[in-house]
Amino acid sequence: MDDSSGKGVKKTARRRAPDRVLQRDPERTRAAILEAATQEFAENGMGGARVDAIAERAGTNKRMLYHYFGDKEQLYLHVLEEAYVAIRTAERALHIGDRTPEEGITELALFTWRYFLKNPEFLSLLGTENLHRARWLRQSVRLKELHSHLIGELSQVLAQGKASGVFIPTADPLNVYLTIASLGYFYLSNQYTLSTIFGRDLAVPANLDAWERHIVHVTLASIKA
Amino acid sequence: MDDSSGKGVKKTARRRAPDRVLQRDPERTRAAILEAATQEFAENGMGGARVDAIAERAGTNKRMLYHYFGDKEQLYLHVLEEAYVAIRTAERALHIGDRTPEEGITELALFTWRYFLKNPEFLSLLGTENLHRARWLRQSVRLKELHSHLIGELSQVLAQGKASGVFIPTADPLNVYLTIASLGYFYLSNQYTLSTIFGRDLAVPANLDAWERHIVHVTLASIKA
DNA sequence: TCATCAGGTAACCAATTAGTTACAGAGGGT
DNA sequence: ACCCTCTGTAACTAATTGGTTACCTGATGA
Repeated sequence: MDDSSGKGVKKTARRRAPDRVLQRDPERTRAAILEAATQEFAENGMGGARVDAIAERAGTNKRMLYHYFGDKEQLYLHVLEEAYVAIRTAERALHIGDRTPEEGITELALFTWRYFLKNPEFLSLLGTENLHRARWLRQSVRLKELHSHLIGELSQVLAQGKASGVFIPTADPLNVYLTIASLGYFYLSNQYTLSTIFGRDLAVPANLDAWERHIVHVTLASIKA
Repeated sequence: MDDSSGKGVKKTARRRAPDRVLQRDPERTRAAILEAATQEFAENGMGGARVDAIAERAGTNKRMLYHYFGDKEQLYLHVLEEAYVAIRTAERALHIGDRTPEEGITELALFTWRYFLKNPEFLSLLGTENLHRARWLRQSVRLKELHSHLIGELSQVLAQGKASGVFIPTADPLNVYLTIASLGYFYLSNQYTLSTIFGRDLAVPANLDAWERHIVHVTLASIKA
């Protein structure tokens, strides 16, 4: 079971009537398992997720899960990889360098916050993977080749801002990226305990909007000359 | 099993020779279970933690765990409560209002960062509790009574800073607190995936020191007039 | 049409799991 | 010294778990 994903691709390459509904559809089954696994791992973590539960969520049985993905850990890794691929794909639509430096930073902050907001399972998977100290991420061959172009673009935006005197000379791309990610991640990933502790719902739209504006403000304030 | 903690207290109130080493020491056993549970839950989350593992880590057997804490969930809640009590206790030693407004904010930022750095299991427990949407925290009677005085003190510090024209009028205590916590929490809780993705060790002292300074800088920059 | 094989169901399995039961004995009070 | 209770060990239990085996059949190609 060294290339289960390759198998699925080969099957779909074969011709068949486009309007014919199959009783068997390996691609559909596989995708359903992957989607169900994403939810189950996101909700229960790696240790708490149950193979039976995933199979049931996917409307199939465990046998197919082992057939396509090998075992629980490989399935988890595949879910994690897909989550990273998804955000990298979304990042490619970003062009923060085509704006003024300030606008570029603002766009990055908004993109990151909104991506996190719209993909809570990504945050949850990050939490789980860090609980296990990036144990599976470090094994991923696939993700080794998958780089984010964002830090590079961010460097250019910051360089432009520094050249025009809008940003401070010490503004560092990694720090700016981590600052934005920190503000978005913490608020959303810890919203439940924070809402309980502070006795207010951090997830109501007004609070989310306010925090979005705050992220932009903090980020720009930290780098403006 | 509604007051297992009360039982332990009652036992220790009895007189006995202070230099006599007991074969049985309920207080010691109980504390060992609590410590072991903290580590096990912090490392594996609620779903992945194993009762047998906790008992073994504590150098006792499961029976004692159920004896003192009732069941796995009650033990977990107790661990969580103790974690919150610990940070609240540490906060009481803080007096951010006894300084200049800027110094007060700086002290809060440093305290929070250093506390998170020194108590990684607290971060991990927060992650786990949020994975389960504060399910147990919301049930805690004990934590309902335990308020943090920090937001109040922070309000006063900010008010002083505004009055003296050092801070902007829109500086909000909750936002300032969340900003500081965000920067500290994300960096530390996600250090494993971040270090893997960026190919550098975020946990080496030089990087930790740099991030500490960055937190102070970002926080102050976001509220300075 | 027939043969083959991958996709699929359902039963099975050994180990693990949270929790329970049976019993012993340390420690303290009378 | 005796008695009682709490603290503790170890065995037990029913259910669950990740994974495997046995067998069926839909889909496709010749």
